Amino acid sequence: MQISSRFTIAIHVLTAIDVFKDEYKTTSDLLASSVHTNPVVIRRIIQQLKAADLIDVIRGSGGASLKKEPSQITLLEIYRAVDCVESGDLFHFHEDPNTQCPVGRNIHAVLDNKLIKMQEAFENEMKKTTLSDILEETKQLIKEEQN
Amino acid sequence: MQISSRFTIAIHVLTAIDVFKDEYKTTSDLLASSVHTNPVVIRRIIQQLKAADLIDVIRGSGGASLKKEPSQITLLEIYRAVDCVESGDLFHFHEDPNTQCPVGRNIHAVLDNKLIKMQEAFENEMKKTTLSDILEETKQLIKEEQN
DNA sequence: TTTCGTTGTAATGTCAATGGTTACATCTAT
DNA sequence: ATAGATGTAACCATTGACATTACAACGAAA
Repeated sequence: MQISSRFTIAIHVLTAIDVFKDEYKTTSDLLASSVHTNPVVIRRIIQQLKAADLIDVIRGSGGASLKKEPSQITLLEIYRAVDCVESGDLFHFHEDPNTQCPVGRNIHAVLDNKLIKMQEAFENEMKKTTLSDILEETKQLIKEEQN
Repeated sequence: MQISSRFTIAIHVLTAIDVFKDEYKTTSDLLASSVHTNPVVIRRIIQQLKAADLIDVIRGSGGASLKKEPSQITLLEIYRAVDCVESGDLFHFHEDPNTQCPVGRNIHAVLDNKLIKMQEAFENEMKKTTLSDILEETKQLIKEEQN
């Protein structure tokens, strides 16, 4: 299984919101066209980003804008916002191993620590990159295109 | 989405194979009972572990055994063996962003490096734990139960 | 105050993966 | 031969992802 594309779409959307902020009204239609998907898919994701307090969305007249400094938005926050992993647990532990069995009744205790560590390593790496890193590089590439 | 329980089941199975090696013939029935699932589910997983050269499975008379030293089997190898993530990519990138859009045509290049790093952080952490770590701790817990 | 463009959200559909189950051919040791 | 295994195909139910249609609610501007 892979981590849902909601995550990369959310990053794309936040990037586009910032890059286009002075040029266009960043509606779900515009964003959907950039991502190349359906506007409703975008609206669902911007609702999640709004619930996580990362953006404002203007009902009625339309458009979205960042609510925090890009340097204060880590990829981990975005990942958590779009809820790619149920209950926050990256690993799916098989339910109720046999407690009659010495291995069955102890494996959970042994594995839990390790699984948590792996998940933390992953999430810590996500903390290291912020939206402003993405924005800088993206804007740079766009600038280079113009030569 | 969560990483398939095949992963934790595989660890459980390998642990049980070693713990019970002198006591029982570790058939798919026995292992299924320890994991508390269907024997066919176990057989599918032991086939994957066999294909990855981690175990031998004896056709006919039955039973499985480790093919490598537990200290030489990392959780990463087990994870790869059971193929929880298609094509090895942990993240699902939304296909074909709009190339008419400056963000759409550049976001992939910007994100790819970051995603790879996050995946590597995760996989490196998996390399740090071996089956022998799991075995030691499990055997210790079993021993403690007997007091 | 009506109209228009937009958001918010429910309902529905398709697809793929997971995990469970039955069934059975095949193998091997006794 | 037979008994106990494995290897594997077939099928099913459930779930989540993503796409899509439809429409109510909203807000600004004509």
